[in-house]
Amino acid sequence: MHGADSNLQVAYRRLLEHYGRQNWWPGDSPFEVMVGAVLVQNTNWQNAARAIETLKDEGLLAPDALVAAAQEELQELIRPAGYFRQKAARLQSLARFVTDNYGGSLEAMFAEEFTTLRAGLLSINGIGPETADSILLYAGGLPTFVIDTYTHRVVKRHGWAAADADYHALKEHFENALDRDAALFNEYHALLVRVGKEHCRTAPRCEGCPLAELLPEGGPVQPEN
DNA sequence: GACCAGGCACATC
DNA sequence: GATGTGCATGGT
Repeated sequence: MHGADSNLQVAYRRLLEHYGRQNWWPGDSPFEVMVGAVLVQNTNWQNAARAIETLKDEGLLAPDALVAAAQEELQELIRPAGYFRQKAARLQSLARFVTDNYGGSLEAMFAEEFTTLRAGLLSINGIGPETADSILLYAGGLPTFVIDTYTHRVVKRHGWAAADADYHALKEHFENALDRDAALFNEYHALLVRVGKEHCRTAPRCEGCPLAELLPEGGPVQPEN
């Protein structure tokens, strides 16, 4: 890293000091993390976790087993996670991607050239940029920054990026400001979700937020978000 | 009984 | 290219 610390570096230190490590997605296996990335789409983690437990009990947290499962039975097993018809299809598409292209080996998959693998994941129906990056980072340990709705809110409140910055722009923004370190990206994303949840939605004027001192003059840029 | 949650694809203008 | 809508459950 070079020069003065960016806002993003200062914000990270404050968040980590205030909240401590979030220990996101330890998971029993990389594939469990991948399944979780799909199940948690627009869904409370608690609900996704229930579905993961059921799949684990049924022995379906493996690419081969998931491919072989009947889709209607899979739907019922993951019902608590919501969007269960879509997600059952998405999980099987993801599992099929691993078995068809990498012989079911996640080790082989994550050894793939990064850009090729990311494009491959994005080509799967139901895997968008956030889910793809979550898989690469949290299951594969690869240094790619995950952007989610909370990140959008936090960044735009602080004026750290243009109001119309999209997923890719925000991802580049973080990656350019930070060391390319998967453990850092992992923790930072989790901390942004934490602070976004606890403040951006419920406190329009950023009361009590650990990042309040980093706000621009005049307060939050987009408090309505 | 609203409103929300760690998105994404597809239709329509 | 931007904007709108369906998908679905469980907690507050």
